Amino acid sequence: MRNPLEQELRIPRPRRGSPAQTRERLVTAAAKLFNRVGFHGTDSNRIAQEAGYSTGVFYKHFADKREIFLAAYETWVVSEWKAVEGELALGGKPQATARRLVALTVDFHTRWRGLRASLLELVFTDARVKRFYRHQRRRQLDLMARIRSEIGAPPRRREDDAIHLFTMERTGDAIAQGELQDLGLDGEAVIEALVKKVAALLA
Amino acid sequence: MRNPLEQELRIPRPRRGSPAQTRERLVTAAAKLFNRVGFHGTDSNRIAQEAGYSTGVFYKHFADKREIFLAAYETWVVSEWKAVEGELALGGKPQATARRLVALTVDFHTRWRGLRASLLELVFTDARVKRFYRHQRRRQLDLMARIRSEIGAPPRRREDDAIHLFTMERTGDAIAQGELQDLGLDGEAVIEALVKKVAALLA
Amino acid sequence: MRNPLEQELRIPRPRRGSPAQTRERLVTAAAKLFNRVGFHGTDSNRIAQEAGYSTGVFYKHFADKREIFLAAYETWVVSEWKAVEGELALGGKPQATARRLVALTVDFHTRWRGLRASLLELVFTDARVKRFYRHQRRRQLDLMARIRSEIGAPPRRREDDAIHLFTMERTGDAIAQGELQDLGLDGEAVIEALVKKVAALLA
Amino acid sequence: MRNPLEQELRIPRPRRGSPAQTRERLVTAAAKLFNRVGFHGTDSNRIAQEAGYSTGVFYKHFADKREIFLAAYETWVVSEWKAVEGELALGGKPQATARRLVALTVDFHTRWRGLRASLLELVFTDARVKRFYRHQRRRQLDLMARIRSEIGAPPRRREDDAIHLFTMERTGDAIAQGELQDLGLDGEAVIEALVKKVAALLA
DNA sequence: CATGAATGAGCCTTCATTCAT
DNA sequence: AATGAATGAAGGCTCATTCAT
Repeated sequence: MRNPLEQELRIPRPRRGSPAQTRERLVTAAAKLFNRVGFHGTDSNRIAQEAGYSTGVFYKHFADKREIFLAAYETWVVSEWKAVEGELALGGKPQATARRLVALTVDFHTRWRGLRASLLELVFTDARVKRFYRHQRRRQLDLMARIRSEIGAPPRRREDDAIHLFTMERTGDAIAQGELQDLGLDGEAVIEALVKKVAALLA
Repeated sequence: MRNPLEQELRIPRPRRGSPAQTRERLVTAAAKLFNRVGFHGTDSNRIAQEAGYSTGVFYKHFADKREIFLAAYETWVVSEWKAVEGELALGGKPQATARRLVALTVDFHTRWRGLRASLLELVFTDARVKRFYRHQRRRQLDLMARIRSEIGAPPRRREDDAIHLFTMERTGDAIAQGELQDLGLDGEAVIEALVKKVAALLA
Repeated sequence: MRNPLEQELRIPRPRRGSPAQTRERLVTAAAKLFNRVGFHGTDSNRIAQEAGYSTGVFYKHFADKREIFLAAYETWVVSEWKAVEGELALGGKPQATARRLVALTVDFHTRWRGLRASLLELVFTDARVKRFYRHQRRRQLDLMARIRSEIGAPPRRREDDAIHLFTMERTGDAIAQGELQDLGLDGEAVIEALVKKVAALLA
Repeated sequence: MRNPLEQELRIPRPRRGSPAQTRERLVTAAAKLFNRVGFHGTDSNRIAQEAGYSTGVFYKHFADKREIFLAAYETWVVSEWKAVEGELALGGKPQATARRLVALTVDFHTRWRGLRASLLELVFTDARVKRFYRHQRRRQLDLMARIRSEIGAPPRRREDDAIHLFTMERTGDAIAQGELQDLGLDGEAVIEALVKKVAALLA
């Protein structure tokens, strides 16, 4: 509590609720902090505080900070998958679908930029995070193969799909982190290029 | 004093040497540790110890841990640039050059995998690291433009070059972190694909 | 919520009962835990859980953990006194009575070993526990004097009785804590020696 | 730091010294606190503070509170053994030696009363403490046997020696903890009785 | 009477950093 | 230039205790 005013301003939250609700609030607060100051800049007491609770609740729901990171990560992943599937379900021309998918990716990478910034280190450091991360990649690859078979597109090597995903991911981060802007590059042009790549896969 | 053995095993002290030498040893030790356990997993006392010095030396050469990270980062970057320029100077067919460049990238990403894993978070967290990182990207883009003009290749948008760099970087990390292996993908195939991409730029 | 299994295994709730019954169940649970992991190793939430109640019940019946310790201690003391009086009432030859008394002491010290292990520290730390402990000693000394007068044995100094009690107590603990066994001593021989001492007082 | 004045009054200690000196100061401070408020009443930051150091030093010398307890315990044991051997070396009539030994025991038990109060619980709780405690007992039994053989006294069962040690130990604690006084018993009479017991073993 | 979510003081521990020698 | 003991802020985590339902 660096700033004593902060305390006064904090919105008092209901002191009781279902464990699931509390857990969810904690995860939301954690995600917010991770996205603001990264994993290592976030402290567990602060997470509880930010969620409107006192210190102790945190450990009623999570064994440690890694665990809530994983939960926040999962929240993001689940919502992103849902959004992706929503876009795919909409159908339409490949070009339009691609544009929506890229916009969605950029949007998610932007909203989760802090958590994403910490992700690689945690994947490197923490076995559970790594496992989950790998699992997502597998799902992404599976989805790509499935879509292709559904639309009757010619098969493609999983290796090429992986490279595509790496490109999307890293470029999405670059946009989210303001790298293009810092380098005086045209964000729209980059997005257009991505859209073209994705559209090619959907044709 | 938990582990008395540690003391025995301690690297013999290279007491007294030129400041530059000391600094270099510290950076080498830091890089080694960063690459083994990441930035946050590295203890600054341990860096000095690993370099064969006592705790205090560290702060005679670096203001803080961030600064030595930056120095280690710079070491890597400088050596990578040197290597890249060496490869380019060799000339030869685009295909062969591309292959060597990709091999080099994979090699560097592998050797610096721990530092790289921490890099994104530090770019997000630390202004100095960010500035340096951006600077490197600019140099990379400049180099790409220069090469093209030297070999008389048609000009290309900087935005597309950026995407290319993102792809190379992220894929290099994936290989270095064992992601392809974990996913049962064929590393050689991925490398071939990268080689093709790079070769196309050199033609 | 670390271990979801724990919840499954939880003792079924004996909801609703007379206050006295609830209290008794709590004390029993507390005694069990104290004897397993000592006073400081016992979690007050756990006591209620072990008794089949929810956290809050505990503080409806006891002001704090010290108080339930005192209650458990009292339970033990009461039952031990009852047992001692039972043995004494049986009459019989001094030798036989002594043997039964020693067996009883060893038995009680064994069953209450964890609580006993914490007792000295609490006597040192907590005034209420100390007062109660002192009170028991006084009762023991009084009983010894009374028995002697009843059987017409020659009077004896209270100081010598006290030493006798210290010997019995500490030796009982040693047996209960497995000290004799750990030292390769013959437990039976020790018990015989105690029996002889007690018998001498009853003659 | 319950009492802010305490800080003002604290004697500033030299900020540097040999590790051995620091360690010793920490152990001394720990012993002091253990003896005042028991093991569980002592906090590790406070130990460092009491020794005139800051928080961190503690963990440079001890892995945790248990470890420094063991060290303090060892300090006591070593000094007590030295004192016992000193007394025995003095020779003299059994009666006089016994008197000095008993005085010494009472003195040590008094000075280490808080640590002793926590000892039983830690022996129950902590394997290392238990091992050390058992080791001391074995040494005591060995010493008793040795003395007897030296003075040509008739051999005696180790079991009986053990009971003697239990009596001495527990009675010593009772005196140290003020139990006799609280019960209105004559401390001198108790001491006389102990002296007689010890003298009998030395004859 | 019982529940169990929530509290929050406070202990334990780490580690980047300082500074007397 | 080097040493390494010492610092102390900062977090991590626990658990006795409270209280709204």
